[in-house]
Amino acid sequence: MLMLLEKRTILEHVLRESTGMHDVLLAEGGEHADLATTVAFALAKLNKQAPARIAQDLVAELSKHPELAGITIEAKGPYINFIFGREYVSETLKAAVQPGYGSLEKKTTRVVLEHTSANPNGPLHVGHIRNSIIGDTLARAFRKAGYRLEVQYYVNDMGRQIAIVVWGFIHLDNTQAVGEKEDAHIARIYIAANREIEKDPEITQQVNELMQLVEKGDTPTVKKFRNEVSRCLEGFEVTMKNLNVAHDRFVWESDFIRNGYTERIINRIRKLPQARQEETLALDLSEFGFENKYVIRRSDGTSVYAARDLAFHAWKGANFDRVIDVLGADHKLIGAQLQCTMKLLGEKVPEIVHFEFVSLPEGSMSTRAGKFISADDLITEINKRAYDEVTARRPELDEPARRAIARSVGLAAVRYDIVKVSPEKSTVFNWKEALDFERQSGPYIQYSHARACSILEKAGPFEECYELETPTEIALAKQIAKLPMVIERVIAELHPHILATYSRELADTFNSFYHFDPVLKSEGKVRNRRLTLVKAAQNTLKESLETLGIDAIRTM
RNA sequence: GGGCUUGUGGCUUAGCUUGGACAUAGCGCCGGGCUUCUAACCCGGAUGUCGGGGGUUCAAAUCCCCCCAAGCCCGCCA
Repeated sequence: MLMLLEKRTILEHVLRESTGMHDVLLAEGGEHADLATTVAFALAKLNKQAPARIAQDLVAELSKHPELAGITIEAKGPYINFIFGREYVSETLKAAVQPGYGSLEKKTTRVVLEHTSANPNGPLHVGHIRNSIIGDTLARAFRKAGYRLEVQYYVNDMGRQIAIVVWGFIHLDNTQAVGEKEDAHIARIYIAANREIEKDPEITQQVNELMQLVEKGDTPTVKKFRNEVSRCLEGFEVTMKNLNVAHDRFVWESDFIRNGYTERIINRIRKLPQARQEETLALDLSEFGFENKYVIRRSDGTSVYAARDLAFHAWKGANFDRVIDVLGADHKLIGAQLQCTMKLLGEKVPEIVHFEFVSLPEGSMSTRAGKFISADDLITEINKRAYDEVTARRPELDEPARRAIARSVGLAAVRYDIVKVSPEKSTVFNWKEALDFERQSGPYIQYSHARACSILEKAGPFEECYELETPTEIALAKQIAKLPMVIERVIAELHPHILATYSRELADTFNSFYHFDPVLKSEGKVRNRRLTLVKAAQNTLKESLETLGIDAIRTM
């Protein structure tokens, strides 16, 4: 299954043996080769010989090596190129036509992945869903890579924001408009309550009282908080379902007060040499480069968010082998403080994937100020566009069929538009790009897949043949061969955009093949081998799309 | 003020971990391709001081230092 990885390992081993170098500088060969090495440069320096000469000699030696049979080895100046032969291509095809291609071997490692975890004070907006889509794509990649995975949503149900919501529901007109979604309703009250607070700072005191009541466990107040948070989460779940995003478990922050975990972790922190107990309990992490003290408990004895978060992560660490959080860049400092403290406590240190902010052309988003584009609005708009597009292209289909395709196409556009950018890049939301269904979009990849499906459907039964000939055929097979390694890289680097780039390149290569090498019009063995290749490409596109959380629709 | 992240053709973007062969692609622009397997496509062309400066190296978008710009963070908020 891991053909490419296997070849690489063998090559590395042989190269080490024949050069005596530890680092044999093996890399992807780009357009020149499947793999290539620049080790001749390094040897040139040691041996005081011309690099090209060394490369030539090395190629002569390597070509005789029995383990490298079937690999074309050539020196191009100082570069040594390795081009894999027919066996590699046919093995790739055999693997790639199998269901589930790209999956790695099952592992016993239990992984917990937390993502989204937005405060329940208004609908998910285009910033939050960057978190959802990065997190959900990573989750799919982890499952594809064979890990045992649980996906969690951490519900912040005792924050100031939610106290403001509850205050609004008590003191303001709280009627829900007809057809108004729960999370949109909550945002409306939250925004209104914030306006009142600006006008009358006295209200802040009332909000503080609500927070204290919750911390004390006052039943009616706790119930009010839970009620509004639950309603907001209902709205979130609708949005996430529309994005093909799912969680296995919702974990409530306040549970970590009630079950005593927070108290327990505070008692352990108190014993750390870095603990400073004055009015507050805080950690002095300056020896690790953190300037400010890390407050764990307030002077009034109540816990802060950080304490609950530590309790939550200790619980995760006790139940899973790897703990991964997907968090916005605004959490970088507190994330690092959390990691540092977990280490001091001897607990499992969470791995954190940070993504930079999404802003609007007019500036940063704010739920409080009502300045945001909700994910629901984006989905509605994109589905409308997709439906018009499908109707224009496929007028013969009935409405439900067109609606179904439009939904999948819209979803593909949203997810791909967000996942294609590397997480550490801050972005500005752009309607034009979000609504683009052309190249470098999700629908573009879906389209390639649909074309492949169409060919296979028209072809009917055929005998599989794994021997390819033309350059476009071989180029496509070699692209197909990379999927398992791409999955592995996504997991190793926690960078889902690698899969997005790969999938687009695979679609490019398929479209090129589609253009140059006729399939159905060819005959005999050529037809069979091209159909086999189309089947492998279709399956690889399908597995890639589904790992991206995009529907691999058969027609569009 | 300090810290983290980013800066690649007009716009968006890959590559940076592990330095190496003409810097990846898309949008837009110019030109071409549907009696042919779905043109949401394909082919060709123009467009780059890889933010700026210094350094290391046979070789720097990639490593090191300085500077500039943008985003984020620096609360007994969450």
